[in-house]
Amino acid sequence: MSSDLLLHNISKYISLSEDESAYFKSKLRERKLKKKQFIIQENQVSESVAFVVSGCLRSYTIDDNGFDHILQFAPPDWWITDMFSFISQKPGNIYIDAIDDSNVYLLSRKDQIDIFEKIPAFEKYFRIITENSLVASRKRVMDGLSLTASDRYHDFCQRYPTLIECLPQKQIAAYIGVTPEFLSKMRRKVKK
Amino acid sequence: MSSDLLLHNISKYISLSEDESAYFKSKLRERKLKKKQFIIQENQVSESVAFVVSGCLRSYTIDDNGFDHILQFAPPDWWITDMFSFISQKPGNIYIDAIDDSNVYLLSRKDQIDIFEKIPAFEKYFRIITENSLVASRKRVMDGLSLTASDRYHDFCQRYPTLIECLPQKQIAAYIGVTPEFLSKMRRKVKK
DNA sequence: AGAATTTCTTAATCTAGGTTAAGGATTTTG
DNA sequence: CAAAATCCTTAACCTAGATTAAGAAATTCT
Repeated sequence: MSSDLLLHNISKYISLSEDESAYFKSKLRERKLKKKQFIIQENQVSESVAFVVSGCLRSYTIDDNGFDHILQFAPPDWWITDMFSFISQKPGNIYIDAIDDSNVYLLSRKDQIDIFEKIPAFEKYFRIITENSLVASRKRVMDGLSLTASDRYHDFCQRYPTLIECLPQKQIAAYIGVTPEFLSKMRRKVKK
Repeated sequence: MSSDLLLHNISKYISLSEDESAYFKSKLRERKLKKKQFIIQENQVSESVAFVVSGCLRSYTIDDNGFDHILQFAPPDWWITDMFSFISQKPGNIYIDAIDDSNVYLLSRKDQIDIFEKIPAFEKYFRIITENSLVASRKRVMDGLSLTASDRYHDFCQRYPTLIECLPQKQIAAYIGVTPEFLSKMRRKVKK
């Protein structure tokens, strides 16, 4: 497993010297995940943020009635963590697990902050990544307020054509905010 | 009007020399807003981000049926902008206006980036502000997926006790995602 | 202060989407 | 490969919250 994908991602926003990128790499921990394996569970502290190299992860909560609600899918080239827990280093309420066998790099909050101090360009990199995530998250809030379930489903299909193919419908339902039964009903209507 | 509130906010996260803070202040533009005055409208580019010193602003969209959906309230000590448009400098789809007579400082994206280069500590300040906004936005996504309207209303009352007092109910309804009629019904039930 | 506008409430009716239940299709596991 | 588990679909029925309409209360404007 190589860190090419991650370094390429970083190079879109900042440029690093050989030394800097070696130092950064020295802080990463490689981890292989089997399908359904967790990297974080409720009430744990998210020590690290994960960069997905292959496979796919998801973050979600489980409500009082036992239903999943999916906050994020992370296909390759994405970062994922329980942001609340990661930045506060307090216990969170989110689960993160692998949807398929996956490879990730983990970076601890402690090391991240250390890198911010040693290599200020990383402050910029993560500032930009976080800005982009905020835009995506706010769009999702607006979509939840202003779109019907059917609009949200079609929007999802357009934005994430790759995910549509590899995700069970259950999980798409848990992301757009409907029951699997209702998603099934919506899909039947489209066909006609 | 003084920039004390803003400098105090900044000092919670980073420390600045006299020169640095003078330079930063030189880039701010003061602006007084009358109630209902816009700083951004749909299809415009959000050149600036606004820091609220007094009063209160809101960001929202208007859907095809003419209904408002409120994304954010910004009481004093908060930043507000159309994040998508601000970071991409492309036209956005959000309105931002003053709920009460307000005073704000405006910082253009161009000047912000200039400051990031001259004073790297600001990269850290905005990275932290953006991280916190992302946590809040993701919590709101989860609440939309897993809570009932009534739970979202009570949550809002607890989190923003100050806003409850000065906002018309219409606007609280447009934030939590229900009609004003249904909010009225929920409030009646609570009394009994 | 009085007219005009906006906001809030109530109540009847409606609907998008949930719930329950059951059978069939797929996938996973031993 | 068969058994078990998970996933998907369908259909009948149910409910949280929307819609419509109309009057009362509060604000804003002249």
